[in-house]
Amino acid sequence: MNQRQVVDGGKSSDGGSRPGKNGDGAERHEAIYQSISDAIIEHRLKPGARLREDALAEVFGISRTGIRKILQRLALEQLVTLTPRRGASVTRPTADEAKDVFDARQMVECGLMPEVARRITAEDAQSLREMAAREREALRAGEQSAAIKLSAAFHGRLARISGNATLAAFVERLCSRSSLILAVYGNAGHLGCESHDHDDLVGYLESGNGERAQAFMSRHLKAIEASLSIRAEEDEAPDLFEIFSG
Amino acid sequence: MNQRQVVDGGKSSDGGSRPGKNGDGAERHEAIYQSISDAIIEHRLKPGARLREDALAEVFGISRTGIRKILQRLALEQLVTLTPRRGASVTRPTADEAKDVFDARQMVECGLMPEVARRITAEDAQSLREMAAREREALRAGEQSAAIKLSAAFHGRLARISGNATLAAFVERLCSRSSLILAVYGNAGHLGCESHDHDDLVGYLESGNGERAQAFMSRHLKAIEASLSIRAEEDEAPDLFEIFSG
DNA sequence: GCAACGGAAAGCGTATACAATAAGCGGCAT
DNA sequence: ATGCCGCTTATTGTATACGCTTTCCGTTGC
Repeated sequence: MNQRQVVDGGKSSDGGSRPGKNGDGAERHEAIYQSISDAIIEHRLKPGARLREDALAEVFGISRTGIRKILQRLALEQLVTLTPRRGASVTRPTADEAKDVFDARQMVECGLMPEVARRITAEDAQSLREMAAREREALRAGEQSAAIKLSAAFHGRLARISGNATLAAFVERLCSRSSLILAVYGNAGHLGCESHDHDDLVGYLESGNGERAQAFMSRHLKAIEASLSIRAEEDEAPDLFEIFSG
Repeated sequence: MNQRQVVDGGKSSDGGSRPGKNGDGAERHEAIYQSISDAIIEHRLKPGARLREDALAEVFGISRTGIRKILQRLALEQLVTLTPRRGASVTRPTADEAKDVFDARQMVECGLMPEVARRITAEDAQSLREMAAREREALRAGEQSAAIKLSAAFHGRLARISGNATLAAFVERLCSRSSLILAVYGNAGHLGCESHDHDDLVGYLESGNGERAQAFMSRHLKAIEASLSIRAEEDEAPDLFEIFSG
C-alpha cells in the first residue's frame, strides 16, 4: 500500500522536548484532528464535501477506529455533519445557523473586550500585531486559506486574553464555524475582516479603552456579517409547486 | 451482580449476543448518554467517580465501542475527564473553572434576557412556570437530585426561547457544568436557586420587562455563586514543604 | 422506451480480539 | 527489616472482522 502518511513527517517535529518513543498515539490523533480541522477552516475541504472513513484512514495511516473518533469530535464542534448510515461530510451551515453564530459572536466577543482591555499586556499586544501583520501579508499575497485561518486565530487569541478559558473556547468554535459560513455565503475575493481592523482594535485595547474596543468589535463583526450574501437557499427541497404555479 | 440492563431491557441478555438486528442503535446510544449524563447532573455519580468502560458496557448491554463513543462525547462537554491510560472519571471542576463558568453564564444568560422577553409566548411562560413548580415541589420533598436537574433544565429552556440555538446549547452545557460545580463546592442542604427566583423571573419576562429580567438574572446567578464555598483546594498536589515547615 | 424490480457493491455500525501499559504485589537481596 | 525489582493483573488503546443499510446499475416486463 502506498500510504503516504500526511501527518507523521511535518508536524511531529515540534519542540522535540522528548525525543525517542514519542510516536505516541494521542499526539498523532491530535495532529490528524488538526490536519482535518485546518483543511476545513481553510476551505481546502468545502462544505458538502464527503469524508469517507476508509479514505481518511488510508491517507493518515491509521484504522477507521481512530478516524471515527476524530470525526465525532469534529461533529460535536459542528465542523462536520454526521448523517446516520451516510457518513460524514463538511457541514454546510444554514442561514439560520449563520445568524445565530454571528449573534453569538456579537454578544460574547464584544462582551469580552472590556476585560481584555484590562488584562492585555505588552507581549500580548505585540503577538496580536504580528498575527495581524501576517494576516495582511497573506491577504496581499493572495493566500486566502492562510488569511482565513489567521483571522480566526486572531479572534481566538484575543478571547484567550480575557482569562476565561470557557468563553475563549466557545469563541474559537464560533470562529471555526464562521469560516464555514464564509465559505458558503461569502463573496469571493472579499475576505471577512478588513485589512486594518485588527490593528486598530489592538490599538484601542492597548490603550485600555475597553469601551471603544467593544464598539469597534461590534462594528467589525457587523461589517463581516453584512458582507455575506445570505439568502435562505432552499435548494435542498425546492418548492416545485410554487416555482411552476407562478 | 447479573447483567441488569438499564436502558432497553431484554435484548441480548444471553451470552451468545446476536449483534445488530436492534433497529435503532442511535436512539439506544442517545438514551444511554442521557442516562449517564443525568446520573452525573443529579449527583448520583459524584465528581471523581471512575467510569470503567467494561462496567458500563456490561450495565448497558452494549460493547465497549459504544461506551467509548459516549464517554468521548461527555468528555467534550466536560462532564467527564478522560485521562490517557487511566480511563474516564466524573470531572472535578477546579475553582478557576467554576469562576469561568459562572462568569460565562453571567454574560450569556443575562445578555439573552431582553431577547427572551421579546419572544416569550404565553405557552412558554406556562411551561416555565410548571417547571419552576415541579422544582419547588422536588425541593420541598427533599429530592435534591430531581431539583438540581429541573433547575438546569429551567435555565436551558429559558435560553432556548431566545431563538438562538447556538447560545442555548452553550447555556445548557454551562448549566450541566454548574451542576458539577455545585456538587463540589456547594453547601449541603442549600441548593443553588432560591425557591421563588424562577417564578419571579418568568413574571418579569412575561410582562416584557427585559431590562428588569436581566438585572434579576444577574442577581440570581450572583446569589448562586456566592452560596458556594469556593476555596482553591490544592489537595491535588499539596505543598508538603509549606505544611511541614511551619 | 420507460419504469420498476433485483442483485451486487460500497460504506457505515458494532463487536470482539489482541496488544500495550500502568498499578498492585510478592519475592529476593542487601 | 527494608527497599528494590520483576511478575501479574486489570484496564485502556487499536485494529480487524462481520453484518446491515443504502445505493447504483443492469435486467426485465409492459
